[in-house]
Amino acid sequence: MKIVPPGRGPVTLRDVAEHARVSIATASNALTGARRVGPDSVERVLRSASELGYRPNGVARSLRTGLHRSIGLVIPDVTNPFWAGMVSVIEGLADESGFQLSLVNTGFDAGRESASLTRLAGSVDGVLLFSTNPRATMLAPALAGGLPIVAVDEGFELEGIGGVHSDNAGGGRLAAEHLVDVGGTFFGLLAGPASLTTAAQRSAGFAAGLAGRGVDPARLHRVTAPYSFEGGREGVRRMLARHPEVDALFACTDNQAIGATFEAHDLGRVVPDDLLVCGFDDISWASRITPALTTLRQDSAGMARRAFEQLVELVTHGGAPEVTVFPVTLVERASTRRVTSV
Amino acid sequence: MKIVPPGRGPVTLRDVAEHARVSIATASNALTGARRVGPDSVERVLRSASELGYRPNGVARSLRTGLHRSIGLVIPDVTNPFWAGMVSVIEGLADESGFQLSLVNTGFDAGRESASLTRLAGSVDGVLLFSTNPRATMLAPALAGGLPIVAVDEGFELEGIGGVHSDNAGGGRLAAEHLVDVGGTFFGLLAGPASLTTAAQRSAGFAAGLAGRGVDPARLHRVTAPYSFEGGREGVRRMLARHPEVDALFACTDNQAIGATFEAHDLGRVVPDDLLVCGFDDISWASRITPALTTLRQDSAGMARRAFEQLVELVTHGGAPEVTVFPVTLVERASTRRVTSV
DNA sequence: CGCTCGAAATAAAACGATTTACATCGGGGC
DNA sequence: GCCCCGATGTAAATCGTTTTATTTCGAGCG
Repeated sequence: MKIVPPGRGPVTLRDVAEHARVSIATASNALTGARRVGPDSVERVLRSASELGYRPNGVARSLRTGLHRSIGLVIPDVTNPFWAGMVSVIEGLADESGFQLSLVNTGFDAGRESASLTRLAGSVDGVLLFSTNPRATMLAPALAGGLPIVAVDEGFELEGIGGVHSDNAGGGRLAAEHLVDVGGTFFGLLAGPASLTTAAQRSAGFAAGLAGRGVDPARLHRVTAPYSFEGGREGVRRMLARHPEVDALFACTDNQAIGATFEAHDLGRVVPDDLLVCGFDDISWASRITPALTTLRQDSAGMARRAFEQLVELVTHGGAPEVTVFPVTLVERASTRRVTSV
Repeated sequence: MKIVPPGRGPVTLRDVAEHARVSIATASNALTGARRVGPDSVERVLRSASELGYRPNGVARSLRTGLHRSIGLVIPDVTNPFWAGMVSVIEGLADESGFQLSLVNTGFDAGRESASLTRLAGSVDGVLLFSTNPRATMLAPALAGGLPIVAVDEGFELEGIGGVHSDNAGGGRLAAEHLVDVGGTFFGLLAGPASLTTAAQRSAGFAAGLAGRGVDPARLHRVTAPYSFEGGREGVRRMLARHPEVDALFACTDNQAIGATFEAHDLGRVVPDDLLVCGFDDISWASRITPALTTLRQDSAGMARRAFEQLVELVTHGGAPEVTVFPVTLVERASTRRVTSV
């Protein structure tokens, strides 16, 4: 089996056809199976193709068919383990289905987000959008003109856009109830940026959960911080400076919660004895730090899979956009387990 | 400014040309600047283009020119923060230069690695390869036939391949000298998989460093483990079970080192008092855990930038492959700071 | 005035596949 | 014997751009 044929330059379909002594059309049909072809011809074509080491030129195929077998992945930050995990899952699925993945890292920049959408429009069949700026993105679909988009987490305000997200409000409620149940009395909420729907929903759910347990709203203090480790550190510092009485903290993100835990430790607070901490996401580091972090687990793998399947469906068969909501589950760990149980 | 012209369907160069009352060739030249065009024509073409909302069809352009303005990124595991960081940097550079990024996550699978190379060959201008299976990949370049490849970290055994990597041996040596200097007496080496050059070089450098400080080779014990958190946990468990006298550990990766630190803690060993730990990479978590991890910092951003520039150079101007070696620096933290200094 | 030369514009040929429309051929059905 | 039909094959159009070769036209020069 020769890997590279003697003649240089890429082997084209024409070469295969000539070598098999059939027309280009027949060669194409034999290879793709688009039309019936005589068994002897198909045999000859197949052997010629493998003998010459033919690889179909995807660009030419795309130009003719209008399909790219490629999808775009627009994400705020690959460095964040929660998103990185989803990227990994999606990449695996894409590879299985023969799709290539075009990655765009927006760095939470609204401009890059919508710019990338219009750029991707020309080279991918569809986009998985992890938006962080739903409002700014609003005009992009118009520009993208019919580009299939499936949203993850954010962006459902856009007219007729489907996708997947977690039951953020429900998660916030669970967090509140849990923190009350394990003895929290003054509550701190480390909310994400106001523009993010996930943050807004988790925060609202948290407040609602406290209210449901009969907690005086005056006992809830809120601070806004970025979805990052450093955001958590800095946020909890502000929180405790202003409201030192807070003894139970809910952060909208594990990254924030972990940062908050470390900062609390540096400030001389013992978690969970002086401060109960609950996060959201269940990234792998949540169970590694000490004390291990209580958090709300999102089914990130399931969401990634569903989003991918939804996009493929949209690309191949079209159809109406639909929204799938995934439940979240409370994972109790040491960060909300008071000494009584030690 | 109308975003979408009345007639549906994508606006093509032909439409622009007709609207500007020039030929298609002139329109193309006016837009790309490939040939001189009269000032009045260029004016009309430009205005028509923007008026109609013309977006050049990249696929057609690629077919004609043979360029894709896209590069492939083949990486073992996006979930690993060290690589994720480099992905982030590279994505930023690619975006600046107008390149798209095709991401492939091999999951350390040799088959996927070489398969992805041949698949990418048709749709990208070049590949940044973070190989984990240099030997298995060896045939891929032949298949890929002239696909420009820049290697990162691994893969320099391949004939005539350029790229960037850290001074792994030097880093290993620094680690050894440091561990001796802070009082280590029996040494454990958490090596990576034997097939990885990085692991082999760091390990060899470490052994050489010990020898250079006059340490009896019998005092060095070696264990092989995957480049992951769990690999570190499991590796150090084996290590300490067999050689409980080990009081200084060098892990080839921060991930391993952090896993080892946690496992050591669970086994009742206090870091650094009972066990000195030194890692390699300086991922952001290294400075977050307690005790903060002493490690060898790789200039991952610099390497990413250099690799990208090298690839772009190779793609646009060709040239001979060259290898750039980046120095590593020792970052001393608590995990190798004995109580004396507390 | 004829002839060349250069600038500007254009018609047409790529690029490599898919797909449409048409040719060819043997075999039934009547 | 005639006609139609299904099964194969093939020539050619097509996708949207870049690029090459050709045309046009007026200016400059002998």
